[in-house]
Amino acid sequence: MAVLAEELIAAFRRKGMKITPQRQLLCTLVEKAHDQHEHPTVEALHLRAMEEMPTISLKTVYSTLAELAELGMIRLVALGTGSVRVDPNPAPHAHFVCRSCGRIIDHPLDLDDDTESALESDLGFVVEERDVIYRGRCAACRSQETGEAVLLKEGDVSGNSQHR
Amino acid sequence: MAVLAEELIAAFRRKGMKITPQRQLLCTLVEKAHDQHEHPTVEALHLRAMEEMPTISLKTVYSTLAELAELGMIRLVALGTGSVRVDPNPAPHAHFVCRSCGRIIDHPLDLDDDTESALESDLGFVVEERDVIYRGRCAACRSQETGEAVLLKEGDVSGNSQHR
DNA sequence: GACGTAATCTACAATGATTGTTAACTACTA
DNA sequence: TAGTAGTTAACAATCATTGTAGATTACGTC
Repeated sequence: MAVLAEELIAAFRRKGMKITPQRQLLCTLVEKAHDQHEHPTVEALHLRAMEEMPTISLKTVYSTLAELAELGMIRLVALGTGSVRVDPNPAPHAHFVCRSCGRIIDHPLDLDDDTESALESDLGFVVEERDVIYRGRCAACRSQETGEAVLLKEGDVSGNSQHR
Repeated sequence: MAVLAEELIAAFRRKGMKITPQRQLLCTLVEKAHDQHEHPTVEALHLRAMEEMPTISLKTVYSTLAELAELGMIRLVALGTGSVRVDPNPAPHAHFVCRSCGRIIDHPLDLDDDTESALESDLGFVVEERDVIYRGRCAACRSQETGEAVLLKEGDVSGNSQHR
């Protein structure tokens, strides 16, 4: 079996949690998502899981992913797409989200450390986690932009984006 | 009437939208939130609005705030606190969110422009909006170490009780 | 200043994502 | 192999938010 899935299962075992067939299956699905650089929704993973195990419930998928997130093996990120996304890569990174097609791309995180230092020294805040999300349009969607704009009512889009 | 509220109303008028008593009221409430550096939930603003206009519906508040956001006068930000927050300041800035008490603090945004340049040149993405959220613990909550919510000013629900 | 129309209003229902509950089941240890 | 803690699936409930429809209202036009 593959490497990442084994690590996830080992994390369960390390915490004394039981290695159920559902957890094993989800660990392999998380690994596949990782390999494909995907950020599937919980619902999407549930559908994939049901291909192998038709009776697995959505609730179990939610629970298991929440457990993996608590173990620090994945991240559950809210990217404004309506539902939480499973991010199989727990290392810090930024996300670009295309407003048109919903595509999500990881990107290295280049936050200025001064910001966090200032938060800690000036305000006493301890930063434990960062979410950096860029929203915009990917190349494919921008090339179709003119065609789509015709379909949109005037003023619908022009007013709600923040230009710089 | 105060300055910011007038600007918000002017923005409605500029778009040919009608100046209803509900919109006027909400504009003044947004101004107050701005003056207090608050990030109230829609629900919280609805409660405040009902103090002046008991029959105003939550739906109207949602709609009006969505309109103000489309006009670029406010931002509706999802900070992972369970519901959308009204950010009366549309200029780019980062948010610090305390995991314990839910307090939200604005902070200047120090993103490295190289990241966005790389996104645009390497991948063809055009960044239109950024969300930068720091999660952690504020000084008050860290000193308590109980993990429970602390009292917030004004006794409303704009900042607390949004645990997951 | 009144009118007509488009826009908005409220009340209510519906949605969609997520979480809680409970009884049945299962993996693991002894 | 049995006991038991922990997990599962079905179902209900919750929460924030959005959709619908008929009643009401603001505002440009006359």
